[in-house]
Amino acid sequence: MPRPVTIRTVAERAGCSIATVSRVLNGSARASAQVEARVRAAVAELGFRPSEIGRSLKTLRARTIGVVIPSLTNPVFAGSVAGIEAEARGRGHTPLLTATDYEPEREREIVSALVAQSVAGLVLTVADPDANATLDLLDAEAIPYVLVYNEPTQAERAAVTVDNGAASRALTEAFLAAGHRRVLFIAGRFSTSDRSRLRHQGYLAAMGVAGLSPEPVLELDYLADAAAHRAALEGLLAGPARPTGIICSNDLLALSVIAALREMGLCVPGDVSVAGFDGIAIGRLVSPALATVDQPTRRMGERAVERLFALIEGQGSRTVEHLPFELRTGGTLAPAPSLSELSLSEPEAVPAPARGKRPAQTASVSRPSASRKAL
Amino acid sequence: MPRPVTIRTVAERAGCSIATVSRVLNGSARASAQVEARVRAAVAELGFRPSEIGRSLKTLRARTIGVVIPSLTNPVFAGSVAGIEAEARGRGHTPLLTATDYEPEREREIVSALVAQSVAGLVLTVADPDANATLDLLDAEAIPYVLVYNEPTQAERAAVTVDNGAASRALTEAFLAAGHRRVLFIAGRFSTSDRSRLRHQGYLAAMGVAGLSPEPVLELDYLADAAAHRAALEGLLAGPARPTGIICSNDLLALSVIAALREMGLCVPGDVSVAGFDGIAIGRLVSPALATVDQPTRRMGERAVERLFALIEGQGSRTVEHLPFELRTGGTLAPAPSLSELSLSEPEAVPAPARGKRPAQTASVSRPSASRKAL
DNA sequence: CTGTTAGCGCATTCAA
DNA sequence: TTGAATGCGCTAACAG
Repeated sequence: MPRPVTIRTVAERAGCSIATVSRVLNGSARASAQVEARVRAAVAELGFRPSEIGRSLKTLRARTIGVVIPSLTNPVFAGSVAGIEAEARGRGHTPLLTATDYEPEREREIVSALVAQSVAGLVLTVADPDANATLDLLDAEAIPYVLVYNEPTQAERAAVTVDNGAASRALTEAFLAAGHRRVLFIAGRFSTSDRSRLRHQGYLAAMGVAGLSPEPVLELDYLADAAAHRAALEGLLAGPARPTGIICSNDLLALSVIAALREMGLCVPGDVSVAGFDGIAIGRLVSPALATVDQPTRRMGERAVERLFALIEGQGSRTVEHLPFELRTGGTLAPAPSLSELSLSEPEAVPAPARGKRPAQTASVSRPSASRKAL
Repeated sequence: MPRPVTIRTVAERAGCSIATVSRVLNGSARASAQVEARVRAAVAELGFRPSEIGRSLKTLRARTIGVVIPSLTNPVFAGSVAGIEAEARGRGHTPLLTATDYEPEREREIVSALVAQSVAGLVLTVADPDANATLDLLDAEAIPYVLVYNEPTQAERAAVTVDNGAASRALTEAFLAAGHRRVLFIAGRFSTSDRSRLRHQGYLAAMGVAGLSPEPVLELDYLADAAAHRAALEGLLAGPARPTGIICSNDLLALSVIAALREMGLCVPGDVSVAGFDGIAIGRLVSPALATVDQPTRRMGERAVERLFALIEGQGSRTVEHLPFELRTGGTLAPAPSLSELSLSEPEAVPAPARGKRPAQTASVSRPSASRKAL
């Protein structure tokens, strides 16, 4: 077991003091070319890497940033984490990542643990960005942080997100433009997702403007399995006045709802159009492609870290920053059944109820999806 | 800006020495009930959390463990990370997570950075677990680590995985049992995935035992888009002797291949059966459900941390541990076209080529998938 | 049972 | 330009 290599080992080898080694490595002051060369040689020979612990103890701040997200299982968060990590490492900081599993009490625990690690700052997605004891704690301790995905409306907090209300309105309007009148909104748990609440509000607003009465919201846990979702949906989709469109507050929920609908013998989008929210990559791989609101997740993560470092340097602002979203329609969002029978140029072989299918032909609002043959 | 609360602040408030505070907090020795109560009161009032940095400097080891995976975008890794995190936190350790994006040189960089953080140990998934300079470095520095997903065959290294060869053989045999004779294997890059190599070998073995000649392997990057996959597939699926079955070395690749096949006008599984590998949750949400090999990802992560702590305590073994996998057939893995026309009880309305469709009816080898209606 | 003290690895201040 | 010395917060060895 070799004796560990410290700055002292390097100093001995280079024949100078530890102060000189430190200066050379940090560039905090110049050393003579002679000495500098000897130090660098010694560092290389010994494979020396300064201990972050020692450095941190001196600085009283570690070169790490805490990253707190609800879950890694939802790829939407993986997207922002990738951006966060790249940006943090680019600045010589190591991300400390943790998932809360949507449990608010874990939020507190975890943040507390990260504070004990003396992180330089945090990037987090929390259950409630307005009334939140954990964030109040960070404010009290003057530890900088930036929210991602969250969109605080009351409290003054730094955040990077998309305009969830506007995006949801736009998505709802796409349903209405496709002839849908009975549009159901299925939301993830409001208590653990402000996005879910805001997106529902956007839906309500769009329905109101169109003079339509919104359906009662259905709150579901997106992590539950399709069977649970099917049970919840069965009553709502029975009658003749059933919805022809369903907007889900996130993509994973939408995929699960689509699976449930198909198990119930309904065709998507033939009988019911469905859209999600988030723009996860897998949505593009299913057929037909999942209609959704695409968020620049990686960029959001990068931007959050940029702003975090601004805050650390005392220059940032505690405002909500909206990045542009993009509507991805077509695919699982098709014209409403009654309309489509009139307007579609391609004749339908199968009439309507169970087995109908139809290629995605809706005009795409922004990026036109490649026309693809149905299954 | 309040003066930071250190162990000294607590000691003053409690009217004792800092050593006593330390003892009370760590339970390393008993204090009188009197003093202990005063200390705890002071800690609570001041909201004191001992600095991990100070503790680490003393111990020369941080209570953190490094976690290195290829990518967070593939949910299969998210699964193990969830298990790793839960188990690590349960032992008072914070995970430091990092993705290498499948770049071997980043592996080295990142591990080096984690070593500088004085992590207690590492859990990692690398490109090549046999010839790997990064792992040699860890061995040299006597830093304990456990591999996940990787399955080293030459080097003696601690690993938690499934038996990739056996699983792939079993999956291939399921294709053969369903009447497929021309089965294509599409692999992720061999250079960055030993799983991909081992799974391909399992396929070769099963084909050999059955006396069938394997198709030339097609190596694809699962992160590329469906268009690229389509271009690569087009030639192979043109002729009349085209494969009726495709095994992909991971689920994400399989989903992308399925999307490409459908764009080419082929029906899955009507014309071509497809299976993946990994068992990601989304595979169950698409319809028909993705046939795959289910790995206990979360458990693999947990187990890796258990073994890591055994190593840290000097008790672990550097062996490969196989956890049980589970075949999930049916769904996108159906009887081969020629056979099915004879054996399927349900009459087929559409003959064969483009628009054929067929409910999943294959007997499930292990867990029977719920019978679901086709689109 | 409790207090005093040394020292972990490093950056930094003060002298030289 | 360089070196000696200090101290960051904490644990542990030792003394009482």
